[in-house]
Amino acid sequence: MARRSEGLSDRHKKILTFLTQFTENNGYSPSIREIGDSISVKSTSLVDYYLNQLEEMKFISREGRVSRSIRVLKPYLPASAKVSNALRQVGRTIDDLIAIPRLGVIQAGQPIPIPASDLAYFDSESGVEIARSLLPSREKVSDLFALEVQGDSMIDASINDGDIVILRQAQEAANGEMVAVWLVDRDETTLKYFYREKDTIRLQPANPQYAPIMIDNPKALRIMGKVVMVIRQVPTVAG
Amino acid sequence: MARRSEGLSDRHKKILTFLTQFTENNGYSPSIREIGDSISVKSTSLVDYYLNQLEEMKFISREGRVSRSIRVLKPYLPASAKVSNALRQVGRTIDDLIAIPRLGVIQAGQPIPIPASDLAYFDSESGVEIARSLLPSREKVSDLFALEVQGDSMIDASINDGDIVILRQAQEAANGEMVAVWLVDRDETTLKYFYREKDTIRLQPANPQYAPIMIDNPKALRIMGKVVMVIRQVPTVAG
DNA sequence: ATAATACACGAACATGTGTCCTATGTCAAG
DNA sequence: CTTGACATAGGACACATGTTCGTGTATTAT
Repeated sequence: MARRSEGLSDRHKKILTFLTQFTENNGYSPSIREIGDSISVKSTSLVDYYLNQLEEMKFISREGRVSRSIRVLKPYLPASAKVSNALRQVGRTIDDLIAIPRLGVIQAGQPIPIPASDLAYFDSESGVEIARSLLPSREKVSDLFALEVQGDSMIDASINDGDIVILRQAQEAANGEMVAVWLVDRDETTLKYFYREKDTIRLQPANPQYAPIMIDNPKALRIMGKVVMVIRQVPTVAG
Repeated sequence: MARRSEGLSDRHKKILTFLTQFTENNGYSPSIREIGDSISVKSTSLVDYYLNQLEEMKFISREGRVSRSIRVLKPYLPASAKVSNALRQVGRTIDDLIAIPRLGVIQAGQPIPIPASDLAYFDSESGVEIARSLLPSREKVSDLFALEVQGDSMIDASINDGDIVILRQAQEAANGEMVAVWLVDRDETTLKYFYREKDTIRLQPANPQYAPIMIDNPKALRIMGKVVMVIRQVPTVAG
């Protein structure tokens, strides 16, 4: 079985499918051995081997030494399941429009300051409205807010200048998640990928032209929220 | 501490709050000992004791002997979060909701067929709803429809697999616009940049890995619509 | 052909983790 | 005061679970 350096092998897909479904069905992730069973592999090390690859490819993330801590970042389902999934998503009760407070502009490149006090105040006129049916059902509406992106530091994550990002308030984040963070010393807010390393926190832009920001002191940084949705208006020529 | 036969004690609430937040932040549930730490209790048995009560009261459920298998059935959050939740709920204006028919899936990579008849039929239940405030005011609502993107041929245009694109019906397009086109011979629909050249029409993917499609006969191609908006849900770990 | 790499197995290991037993303290009711 | 239900602590125990190492075998590159 030759394997490619790029793309998912058959095993990768099987594991990812199993992870997606198991997690969805049980609310917690399977253990290494349960994953092994699902693909008829006795060796736990082999499963670990594939899991590391999937993590490297950003399909999952896990917390070292913590059992059942696998998170599926990019759900993978067989085509059949995908369709029914989409249908379920769409078919969900469309009854509810959600106003998400739009707090202002966030710089994805060079960070710019956003007064923290803004978070406290909510002006309904400057809100972004979206249908609840568009959001994952688990999202608690109260914790959502919107920002307009300025800068191009996240283009590799398909987030462009001018896009509107919907975020969920959060104080913590898992590795690899896209977050808006407030840099206390600089009094600036910026949009980056979040990575916690040994003693430091790395804020990684998705554009190789930008260098990551390293934070030694955890107090110097406050996570404002995680990105849950991106909305972009595409300009067209016609009126 | 006083005992209760009914209702949640202070400890119950603390545990439930911790469970709710931990699960949301991490995507997996805490261990018995982590729960103990959160309420400054050293004894695992005591945590187990409370967990059993919470399970009996249907606030959580767990899988026997499976680590980190606690599921929060009734999320419990501190009063502060609850209040702001209620406020937002009240403050939102539900006046202008637009239902956009969602016709199906469009392949941005290898095109797949979408029966043309689908375009005729409009099932309001399978729609995507968007607040009018998000759309350019000139858009005529009746001309809009939505598709889910499959494939990665448009990644350089920041459109990814799984994104939802909102299109406006159109029969023509200007050079450089992103359009959904129906390839008559193949009976396939696909998402591409549109370029009219001397005698041919070039359908250009935004991913250099894909080759453009050249169309000699203008009749072999029908423009279905132009992309006016892109919506993407970003997966996060939290459940 | 040979080396390097990717894939695979199994077992050993440390420790994470749920379960359960015993003991002690507290307080209201009998 | 005694009793008993509840609350709390500590810890032993079994086993679930992630990690790592040694070994072997294909496949690919040189």
